[in-house]
Amino acid sequence: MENITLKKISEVLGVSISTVSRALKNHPDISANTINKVKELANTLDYEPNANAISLRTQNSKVFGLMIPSANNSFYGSFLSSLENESRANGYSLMIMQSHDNPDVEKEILKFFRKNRVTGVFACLSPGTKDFEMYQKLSEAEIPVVFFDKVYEDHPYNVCVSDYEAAKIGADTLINKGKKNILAIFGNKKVSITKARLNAFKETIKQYPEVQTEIVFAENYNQSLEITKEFYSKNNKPDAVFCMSDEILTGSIKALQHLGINYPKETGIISISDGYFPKLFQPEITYVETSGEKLGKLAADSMMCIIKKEPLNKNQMIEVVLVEGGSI
Amino acid sequence: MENITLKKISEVLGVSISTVSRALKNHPDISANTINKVKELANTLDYEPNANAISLRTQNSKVFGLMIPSANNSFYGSFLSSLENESRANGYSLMIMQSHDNPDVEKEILKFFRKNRVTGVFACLSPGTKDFEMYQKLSEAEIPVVFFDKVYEDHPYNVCVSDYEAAKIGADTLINKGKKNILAIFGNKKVSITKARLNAFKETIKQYPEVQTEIVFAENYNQSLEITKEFYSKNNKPDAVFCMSDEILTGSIKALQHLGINYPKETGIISISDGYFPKLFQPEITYVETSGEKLGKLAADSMMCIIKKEPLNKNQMIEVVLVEGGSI
DNA sequence: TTTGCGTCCGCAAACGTTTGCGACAAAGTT
DNA sequence: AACTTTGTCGCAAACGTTTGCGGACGCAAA
Repeated sequence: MENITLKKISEVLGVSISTVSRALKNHPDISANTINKVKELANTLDYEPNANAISLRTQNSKVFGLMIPSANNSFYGSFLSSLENESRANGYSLMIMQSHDNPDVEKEILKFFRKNRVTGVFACLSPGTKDFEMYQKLSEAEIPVVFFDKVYEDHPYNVCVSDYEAAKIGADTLINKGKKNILAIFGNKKVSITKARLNAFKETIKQYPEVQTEIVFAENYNQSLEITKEFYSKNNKPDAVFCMSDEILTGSIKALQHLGINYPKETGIISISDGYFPKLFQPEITYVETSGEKLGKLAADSMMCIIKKEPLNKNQMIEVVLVEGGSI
Repeated sequence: MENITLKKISEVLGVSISTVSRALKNHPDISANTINKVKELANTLDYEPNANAISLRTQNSKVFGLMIPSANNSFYGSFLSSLENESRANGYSLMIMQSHDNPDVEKEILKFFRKNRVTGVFACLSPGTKDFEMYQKLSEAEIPVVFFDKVYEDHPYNVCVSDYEAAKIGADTLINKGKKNILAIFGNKKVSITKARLNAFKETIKQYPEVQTEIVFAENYNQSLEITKEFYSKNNKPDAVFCMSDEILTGSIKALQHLGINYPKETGIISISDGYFPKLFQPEITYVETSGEKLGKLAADSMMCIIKKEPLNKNQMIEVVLVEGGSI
């Protein structure tokens, strides 16, 4: 069966294409009688307007592009999930591509978004990206970009979790609980969230010279596991471990369990997380909550503001909150 | 800055639009000289063809629609991730919408895909869907549909994990290890994977009349947790628990940990999973692997076969394999 | 000189919409 | 009776491509 078009409907009814088009959107120029007839026929024929034709004609695609490192990740998964819900509620759909943290792929994706004339782009920077020319081209094409999570700090529209606050709360919590020998594990040094969290952690801890701290970096789950094993195999064991992310937390816990080190008795552990993983363990892990869901909603809201040309606070943050488990 | 079009390029070069169009695709009618000039200019002007216009003209959008219950889920996350990779490798992009297992939303989404004239649809059925009219309309519009995971059994193209095999292997494993009193927890009874796994489990266990089995259903993490607590608080404790999914596994483990019941010493535990969660625990959980990643690849391959009109085995399954942890 | 053929290119229609403008009749106003 | 107004509707251009067809030209063969 061929596709139903305005033309088909107009031929059946003996009216012009423009009349059909207007009738379907209740244009005041069209009589109630005609409107009814058109709508009825459109209904029985299951007419669906061709989105490509509309985009072409109106120069507005009603599609957002989302560039994400990987969808196979709990934080980005919840972000994406929430962003999709918000977008759909506003009549937009989502075109999703994964950069795998590869700047070359990133470039391809942005090209692709430009080619598809998306209405807006949500982007999370790859750690290695040095070349912002493509973003320049997007703005020349008047396609707004909202960065999320890993952001380009000079950019006008960024949304992220308050990384500074999160790490500060985490550090403060450990100190308030009397920890004196902290192992702090951070992720990839290049990305903005690591920088922010690391910075906050250092500044906070600096105020307590009596507290001994080891700061180390783990690129992934396995490295976190190994590092934790290493430090907890020493004589001078840490009395707490600070984990910057879920990936690091899960590696770290695995190491503790493997060594048979009991928390909270023998060591404390705290994490920055969206809360899914911390609740999986028993006792539950105390964590500073950074919600991918909230971030998705914020990103969508920001985008809608930009599109509607409403005023908007730049560099928006979502607030952060301590959730007590039993791990300290 | 306005968008660059074929027309602009043609005006600058003093040739016709069709010549530019052909030059850019190395059409033999165009001289090498002209081709070079056109390509050079297109390059410096950063020309990107308008995908909407192409779709409209060629009636081929190079976009797949993916309908998924939720992206915020480890199995679907890895499926989606893998599907996106495969699709992009084949020159297709992905439009993603979440049904939240709601048949009404499902209907809206399929309408939307039709409106956008996607080239193909990947669909995972909601448990409550009774009305397959929309799928009928898609096929009338000659839009191929590949069902995945939760499939419509009468449909020609389905890909899923071999649920029957998975549950059978799980049951066999427990029995081979000498378990005699098994608690088996399953998910929502309505969905196809539950039916298949349940069926396989029952048939397998039936062959061993000496084995005592309790089959129960849990809709979510919390119910799984409560049910496990309940059974392991009795006098006649199970000596193994069979978990149909990650959600059930994590709930169940939490309960065991909470009760201080040690595995594998005091009870065994096995799960069907993609392997991410089982490795988080110590000892690692023995599981039957059902890979969302492989399923994504299979779904993409099937779709490509359909589009290219190549022969294709209907109702494809991905094989399933036991991964030994230390939980039995 | 005519015919034929190959090379290179342009014309114009088509894909399915939206929308400014004008047409035309009926109704209302002087 | 001659006008303005109002209510309905159609014409045609435009969005940016792709593609069948035909035209102009040069050159070799008849």
